[in-house]
Formats: sequence, structure tokens, C-alpha cells
Amino acid sequence: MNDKFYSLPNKKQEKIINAGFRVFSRNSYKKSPVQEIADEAGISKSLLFFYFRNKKDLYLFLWKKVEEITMKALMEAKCYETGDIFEMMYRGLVAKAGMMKTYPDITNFSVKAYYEDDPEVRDDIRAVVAPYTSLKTNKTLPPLDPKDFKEGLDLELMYQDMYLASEGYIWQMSQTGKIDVDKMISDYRKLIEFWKGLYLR
Amino acid sequence: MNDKFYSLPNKKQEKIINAGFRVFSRNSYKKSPVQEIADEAGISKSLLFFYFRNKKDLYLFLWKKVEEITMKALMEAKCYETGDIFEMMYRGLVAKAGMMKTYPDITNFSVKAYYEDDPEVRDDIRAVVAPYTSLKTNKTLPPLDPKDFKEGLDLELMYQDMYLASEGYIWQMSQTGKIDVDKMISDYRKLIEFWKGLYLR
DNA sequence: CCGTTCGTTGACCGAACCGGTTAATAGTAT
DNA sequence: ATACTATTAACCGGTTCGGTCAACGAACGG
Repeated sequence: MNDKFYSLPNKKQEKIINAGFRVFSRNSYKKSPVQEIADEAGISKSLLFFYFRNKKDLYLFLWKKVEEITMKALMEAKCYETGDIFEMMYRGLVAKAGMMKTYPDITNFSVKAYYEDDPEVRDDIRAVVAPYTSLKTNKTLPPLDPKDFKEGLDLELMYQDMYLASEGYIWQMSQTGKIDVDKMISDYRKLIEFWKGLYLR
Repeated sequence: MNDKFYSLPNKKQEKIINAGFRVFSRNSYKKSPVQEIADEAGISKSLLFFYFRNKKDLYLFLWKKVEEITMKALMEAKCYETGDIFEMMYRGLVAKAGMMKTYPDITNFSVKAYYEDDPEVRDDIRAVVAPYTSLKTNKTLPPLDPKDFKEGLDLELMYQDMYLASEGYIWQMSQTGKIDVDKMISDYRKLIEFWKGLYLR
């Protein structure tokens, strides 16, 4: 990676990154032409090869970028600074929605890269702490006080239900192509309130 | 499409179909080489071109096949022959799980094909009644009697919750590569029972 | 007004790939 | 042996791909 890339205006950096996310998320690593990414970013292929030594370099840069973006978003959202599980999930989705506003294809790219098995990049992908796993709603149930919830409620199933619905919602949104972040958040807020009324004592 | 294909042993037909589903679900139409499908199916490219006139022919055959398989599965599952919404959803998932047992990549192929926009196949895809939509859990709320459910329950949100969780679950399963149908069904059964205890009066 | 630097690109290259054809092979039944 | 069928290896022309490089234009200093 050429340091010159960082001295580009932020908007242009984002455009190139998004082009990469987009193209690499639609086809496998090998079948994703650098030319297509350049076109999508509105620059020449030569320039892209000036910023990134080769295709692999670009790909791995994007993969690390996902980690960086995700970590930053989760930090800022303060997902884990609340004991309230509903608030936690809400903040988690708000964080993801914000990411998707700037990087619409980050989710799809992340999934695709996580399962990529081209020998040219496979090992390097697995070497980076998987951003994909942090991108998902946390799969494991955090410690909860049963006294807060309706009597006899199976907390594990409750969490599984919420987790699956969240994943399902994000997936549906990311399929449609055009993402309305505000709608996402308000839709999800409604779901959260629904769950609170249903689950809380 | 050459009729000779149908006189092949069922297992071999399935193997070829699955190879097609698999390869076409991982990359776009244009970026999916026929050679790769042939390899996956364990036959030569020439033979594949003997059964199907060309790549497009094969692709559209697969797309129509999805419709056929889906319709058949939904019929046999008798999803709509019950007034019980929980039973309906359960049967729907059982049907899908059964399909995925024989055709592990049918879901991913279906989604990919639905959003395919290569001019060579785009119009023909849209000409077939979209199998993808029937593949999803039904998005619209069926008519329900509020008296059956807990007082004050928002039926629409309830259904949305179940719908999203179902979609999320199927998506997660289809991502992992190896699909354990029996586990899918028993997991989902638990979820359904959880919902029944939660929602029913 | 000239020379230098810097960001950017079009044109190009060799290699690999791809859809599709065809002549030939292997297998089987007569 | 023959005739017919299933299956393939070898091939072809055209395209695509990753990567290089010489050159171009704008900005700038002298």
C-alpha cells in the first residue's frame, strides 16, 4: 500500500474503498477484475495500481479496513457500556447502520471475504482477527438477571430470537441495494420496544 | 435443453444441477465458467454442452428448476392447509430444509439469480414467475383472530419478528456450507414452541 | 518562459481464460 | 465385426486480466 493513498481527500478514499467493497462482494476474489473497481471508483486502473502494489494488496487492505471501521463504529456506539441488553442490541444496530451509510457494501464484502478460500489470500484473511464476527450481532448470551424478565422465560431462546431477527433484518436490508439508514433505525426501534414489552417483567 | 438429460439417472441429474447452483451462486452469470460446473459435476465440459445448448440455456434451465422444486416442496408440505400460523411457518421451514438437503445451494442460487442483471439473461429471469419470492417465508401477515393471542399484542410486529428470525436462521444456515437438516428442523421447532408460549393466550 | 515535479492516464503485453465445436475414443448391444 | 451411443480430449478464435511504462497535463519555482 502506497502512503499517498492517505493524502487523498477523504471522499475520494471512501469512493475507492466502496468500489472495492462493491466489486469484491459480488464475485470471488479471482473473478473480481481490478478494472471494474477502478471504473466504479472513477479512476484509471493504472492509478489504482499506483496506490496498491497489486490486487492482493488492495484486497487485504480492504479486509483490514473492515476491521478498522467496525471497531471504531462499535467503540463510538458504546455498545458494551450498558447493562441493558435491549439498549445494547439497539446501539449495535445503530452502529452497523451508520457504517452502512458510509460504506453500503461493507456487510456483503465482509461475509464474502470471510468465506473466501482462494489460496492466494486465504491464509492472510484468516490471519487478521475476523472483522466479520464483530460485524454480526454478538452470538453469545451476555449475563442477565432472570429477575428482570418475565417468569419462566427461556432467556437463551429469547436472545436467539432477537439475534436471528436482527441478522435477518440486516441481511434483508443489505440485499435491496439502496439502504435507508433512518428507516432501518426506526424499524428496529419498534422491534426492540416490542421485545421489551414482551420479555420484561 | 437436450431431452437426453432427463434419461440420466436421477442422482446424476441432481449432481449436475447442484454443480450449477453452486457455481452460479458464488459468482455472477458472466463470471461463472461452464468448465467449473462440469468439474464440480464430475463430467466433461463437452458433455455439459451436449445436454445444454449453451451457457444461457443451462442457466435458465436451473432458474426454472428452482421454481419447479420450490412449488413441489411447498405443495407437499401443505403449508397453506392449516389455519394455525405457527404450524404454517413450521411447515414452511421444513419444506425449505428438505429442499436444501437435496439441493444445498438452491437458496443462494435463487437469491443471486433474482438480482442478476446481466443483459444476456436479465429479461428471461424476470419472465419466469420469481421462485425466489416463494422461497422466502411469506412476508405478508395472514388473517388472524386476535382472540387467540395475548391481549394487546401487536400481531403485525409479532409476525415481523417471526418472519425476520426465520429468514435470519435460514440465511445463517446457508452460509455455513454444510447443512444439517435435522438440526435445522429441531432448532426451529424450539423457536416455534417458544413463540407459541409467548404469543398465544 | 523554461524546467522540474507530481498526479494521472492510455496504450500495451504476455499469459491465462472462456464459450463453443469437432473429431475421435470408449462402451455396449446386436 | 458393426452400428450406435455416451463421453471426452484437443482445439480455436476471441476476450480478459494483472501489471507495466512511457507520456501527458497541471502546478509551481526560478
